[in-house]
Amino acid sequence: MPHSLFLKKLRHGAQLTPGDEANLIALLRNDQTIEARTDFLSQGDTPVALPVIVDGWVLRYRLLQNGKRQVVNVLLPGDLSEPFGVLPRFMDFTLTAATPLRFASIPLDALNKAAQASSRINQALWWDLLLTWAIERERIVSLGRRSALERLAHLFCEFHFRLGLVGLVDGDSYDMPLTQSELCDLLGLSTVHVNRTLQELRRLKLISLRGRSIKLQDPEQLRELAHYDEINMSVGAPLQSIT
Amino acid sequence: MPHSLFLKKLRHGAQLTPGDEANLIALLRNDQTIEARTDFLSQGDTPVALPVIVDGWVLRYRLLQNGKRQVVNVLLPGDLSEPFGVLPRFMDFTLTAATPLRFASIPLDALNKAAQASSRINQALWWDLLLTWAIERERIVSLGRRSALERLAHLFCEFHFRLGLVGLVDGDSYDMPLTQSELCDLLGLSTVHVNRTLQELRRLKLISLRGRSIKLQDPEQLRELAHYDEINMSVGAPLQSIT
DNA sequence: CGGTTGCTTGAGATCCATCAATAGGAGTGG
DNA sequence: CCACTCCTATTGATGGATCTCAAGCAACCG
Repeated sequence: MPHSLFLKKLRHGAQLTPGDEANLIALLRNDQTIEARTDFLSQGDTPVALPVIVDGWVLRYRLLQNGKRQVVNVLLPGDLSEPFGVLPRFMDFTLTAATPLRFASIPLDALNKAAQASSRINQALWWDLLLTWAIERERIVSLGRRSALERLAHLFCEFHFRLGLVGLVDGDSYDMPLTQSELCDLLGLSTVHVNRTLQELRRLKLISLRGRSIKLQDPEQLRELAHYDEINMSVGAPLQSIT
Repeated sequence: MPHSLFLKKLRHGAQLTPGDEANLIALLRNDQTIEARTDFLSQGDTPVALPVIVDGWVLRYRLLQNGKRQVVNVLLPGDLSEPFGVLPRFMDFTLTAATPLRFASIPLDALNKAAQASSRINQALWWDLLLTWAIERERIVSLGRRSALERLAHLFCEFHFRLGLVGLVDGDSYDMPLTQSELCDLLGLSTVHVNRTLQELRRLKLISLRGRSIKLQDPEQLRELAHYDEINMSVGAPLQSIT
């Protein structure tokens, strides 16, 4: 089941029937593979097929004229890269593979038709959209009002939650392939400061991070430090009850 | 035409017929009026009717446990407060009136049906959603990688563009009712620094700001300073051409 | 008038950026 | 297996952007 993560994620948003799931899978075009550190959708493009991440991590970033880079978003396995809907998404940011990447694609119009045909698919896709949006709003809060230590703590909580949705968390450990330089473009900090702040998190015994593997040693305290509010990320019960 | 601004904005996203516009207007519930500095949708609420701003400015904010506040979004006259769709939006932020406010409401399910019935309405609402989202992503870039001076410049360019969509810009002047304290919660800065940065913008003869009225004295240079990219905000031509 | 709110200014502290250099790993080729 | 080269992580030192604390001023308002 190569695309099970995509479905696994969407199941959190609606009660998909086996038929719904089969219909969704039928829409997926063949996997493509690209190397790490390659852009695959650039600013100015207008994709009519939406990538679905199968394996690997993706960054959505903007390069400013002064050479600075800001990452607005991370796409994890199972994620749909762009919102569904009637409009092709005009790319104002670039998508780049942070790791070796495998992804499938869904034609936008076909996905939209599937949503019209099944209210459950429709709901699941809207749930996905709202969740993605909520995560980005949380990033605004982080960048505006959280310290470097809090930002890093919050980011690791976010990854923990999101990877948990698709079963990629083992205990409180998960694979975190981003380099410190990528973390800094995500958090609006410098590499030097990210490095020192990571050491501080380790010193506080909140995380252990060796190579690509991170473990949240004390998730509860980490969330408290980050002012992390799980319910905001989960979109939660109020939505689950609607059919 | 009390709700003309809402329609005026949506017309940028699709070629609405007179019938479409009449249908949209028919959905609007009576106007409500509330005083400045009052919250009207709070974190945890699940609104089933979506406010449409008729007159006044609204801030979407989150209060952190350490007392700090971050505004993620400003709603201007003509704006729809929440995305349409099948799911009631679970509020993870609070909406507050920055000024005396007049707004109408649209029941979510009725709006969703109207979108299903008219592909033009559907397109216009999706356009509105993508535009709103693009603006918030731009805020991430500002908070992460722009200096205080650039952030303020960019914000004034954003207001200029958005108010221009609904005809509320006169020459390069518009009404800007936010206090410096509200600007600081929007830009992730302190009031003291916002104050000094505003003075710097005035000293550079880029803006003049007296009371609530701001004038962009040199919009071109202001956009350059802000690394402002108009096409990103307008969502632009590629979308206009789809029918 | 006194009280509130918003704007302005000064001085000192702090967080974080920048510059610069070193060290460690992973891959590559000889 | 070594020399070489990237790239990433790390460390030190310095400077700067922005925050915080504190006070004064201006406008508005009952």
